[in-house]
Amino acid sequence: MLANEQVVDGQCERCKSEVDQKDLEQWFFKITKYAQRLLDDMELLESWPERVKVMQRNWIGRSEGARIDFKVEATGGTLPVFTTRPDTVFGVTFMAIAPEHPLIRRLVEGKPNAREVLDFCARIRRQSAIERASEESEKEGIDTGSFLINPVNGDRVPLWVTNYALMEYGTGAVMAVPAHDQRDFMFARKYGLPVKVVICPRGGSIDAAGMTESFTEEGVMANSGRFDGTGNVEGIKAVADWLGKQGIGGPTVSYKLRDWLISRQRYWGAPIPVVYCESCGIVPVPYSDLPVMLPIDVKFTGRGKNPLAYSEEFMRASCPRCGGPGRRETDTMDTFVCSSWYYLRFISPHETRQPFSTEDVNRWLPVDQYIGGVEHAILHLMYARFFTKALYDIGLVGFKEPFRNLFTQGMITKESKFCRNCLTYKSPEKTGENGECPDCGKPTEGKIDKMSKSQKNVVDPQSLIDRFGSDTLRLYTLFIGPPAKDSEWQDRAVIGPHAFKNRLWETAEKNRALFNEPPPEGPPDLRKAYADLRRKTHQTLAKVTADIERSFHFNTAIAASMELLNEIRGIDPSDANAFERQAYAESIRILVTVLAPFAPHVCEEINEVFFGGTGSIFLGGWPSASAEAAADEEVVLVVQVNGKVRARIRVPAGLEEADLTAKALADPNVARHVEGRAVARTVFVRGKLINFFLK
RNA sequence: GGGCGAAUGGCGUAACCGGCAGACGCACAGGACUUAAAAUCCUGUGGCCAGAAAUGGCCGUGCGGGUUCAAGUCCCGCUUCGCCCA
Repeated sequence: MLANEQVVDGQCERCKSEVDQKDLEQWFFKITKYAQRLLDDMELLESWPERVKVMQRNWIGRSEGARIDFKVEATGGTLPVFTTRPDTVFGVTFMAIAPEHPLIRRLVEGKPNAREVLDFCARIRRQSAIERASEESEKEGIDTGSFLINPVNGDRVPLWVTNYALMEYGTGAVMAVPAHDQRDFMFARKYGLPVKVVICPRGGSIDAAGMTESFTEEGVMANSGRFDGTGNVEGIKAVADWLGKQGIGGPTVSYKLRDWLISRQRYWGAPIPVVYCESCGIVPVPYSDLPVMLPIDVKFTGRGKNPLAYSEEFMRASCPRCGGPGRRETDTMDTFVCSSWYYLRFISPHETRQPFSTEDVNRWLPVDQYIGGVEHAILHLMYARFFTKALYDIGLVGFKEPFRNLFTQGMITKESKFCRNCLTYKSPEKTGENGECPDCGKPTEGKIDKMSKSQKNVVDPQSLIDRFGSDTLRLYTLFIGPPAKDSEWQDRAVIGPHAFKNRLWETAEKNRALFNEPPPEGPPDLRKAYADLRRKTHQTLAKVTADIERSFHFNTAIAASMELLNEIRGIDPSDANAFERQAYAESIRILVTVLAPFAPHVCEEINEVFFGGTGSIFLGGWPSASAEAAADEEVVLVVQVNGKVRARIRVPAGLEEADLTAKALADPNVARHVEGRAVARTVFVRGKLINFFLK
């Protein structure tokens, strides 16, 4: 039993045995019933990345169109089809049906071509869906010999089995209009089927015989009875409505979303709580017996059925309804089922009589800030939304969406080495100086890719923790780049944040005597270096706070902290007065406090050992930045002449244009470039720039 | 084929509202300390040109156009890569 993605070219990706498709009886969740609500409630998702919403929208794949009931000539029954182009229904020249469609067997049974048709179906079913649906790939088909009647005009059209009709899409059968659909057109040309034009360009006409590709642009309906002359865009709705009135179909919304197949033939997963009874059939396990636990006495043989089937303890069950002998369902649930509601269970982990407490869950949830990788954009995040809605409908939770805000972090990537000769990935650490393969000595191909075991480019955090400690690991992973984007891991760069951490400790240790001095009295007296340090400290505090709260830009928060430490270490406080020592100590305190989230161990330790803190540093509160303390007294003004930077001058903050013009023109390099020419225009940007435009 | 996103030094990246491109870190080079090495510390580090030097000039954010006094940032057209969907 394989998942779709384990099938490559119709074969098992591991053992290369031929893969066959069989119809199985399995369990589904009816997520399709929630398709529209999953779309509509995206409004409630306050700050979800737009691309995640787009992915979900595409996945749900709502399309508006029409159902049209074709008549099956042989049986007198109907074959409904879904189309987004009801305006072309008069141009149907054949019908394409998916090889999985149950109607095929009934139609060909006992016919001379039965064997041939069914063999074809079996062969196509081994192709992948992508292969089959792609516009470029080869179209294949076989005539069933049966006919359908087009209900709008009575046309008798042949029914073909084709590889491009998908059972998962619409009803598993599509009306083929070669004149106005490229896939139908390619198919019709290949098998010599007729082409009937029913949409013409405005004021023009098309000769079916001379067409080299389908006509899919806008136009006017033709050969379409009462609709002749109608614009085809209006025609889509007009025909759909008319079909409804005639009782042969009508407007329909179709979704690409399929029901969620939850059955897995594996041990790990929640058991499906169902008992099969000889006389009562399928009976759900009663509430009082839940949850059904996985058995412990299992053997993993790797062959045959799910290991659960061999556990006597598990299999033996009496029918909850009649008490007679029964057997349990041996399929287990997709693990996505569990991840769809874990956040509810986390709120009440100790509940034994129910999965979670509605009261507690309603108090704490929905989750304010959810964080995960984009790889969960569709499956996990949509399943969890679906679960929440289903639970909302039965009154177990009081909210419709589980995660109010979503932040999707990027992946950590790293170089991987692939050896073309051995056809396997090699650990980059084991390849030679110039990337030679450790096994065959040939050069390997390097590529930056997401860390994965299969590409042998994962980094074990434990080995780094052993060498540098977890604070270093934490600092480095947060420093590596903005978390919303992918970032590349470089082993050698770990040393930077590590040295920073050590300098932080050393700085606190060296100045330990300063932290417990009583605050001096009288008017503050700070020399420039200390006044600058105080300003820098409050600027850093403001930046770190904003980076964390506003944008999750931990990398720049850490960079700003590094800058501050560099500045602190640039000052030697041995000759400082009491006020200066106070300011110096305060800078270190603030630095250690804002770094605590990024390097908790070392900061806790500094707080306790050097600051004399009695409780956790995290209980001391977050310092608040003083705008007054952070305000610049001096700014660097960029002086441009004709848009080119000619000088940078330090000026007191808040000066007006008139004062600054004189100062700027007095700069020797500026004067040189102005050189007696007249200033025609001046552009002034307060606190930043002045630009002289010469005549 | 469609949708979304990205592209900045040798490397990871920064520049928040259009206003000093390259903060912070790695790597590298020179120096200090050391018996030596590691560690640590100091200095330098986009390219080209002029100069003994201080310094000055020109070029530079994937490519080609545009808007603007001013573009990594905005607009139009491309290229390459990544993700998702076909």
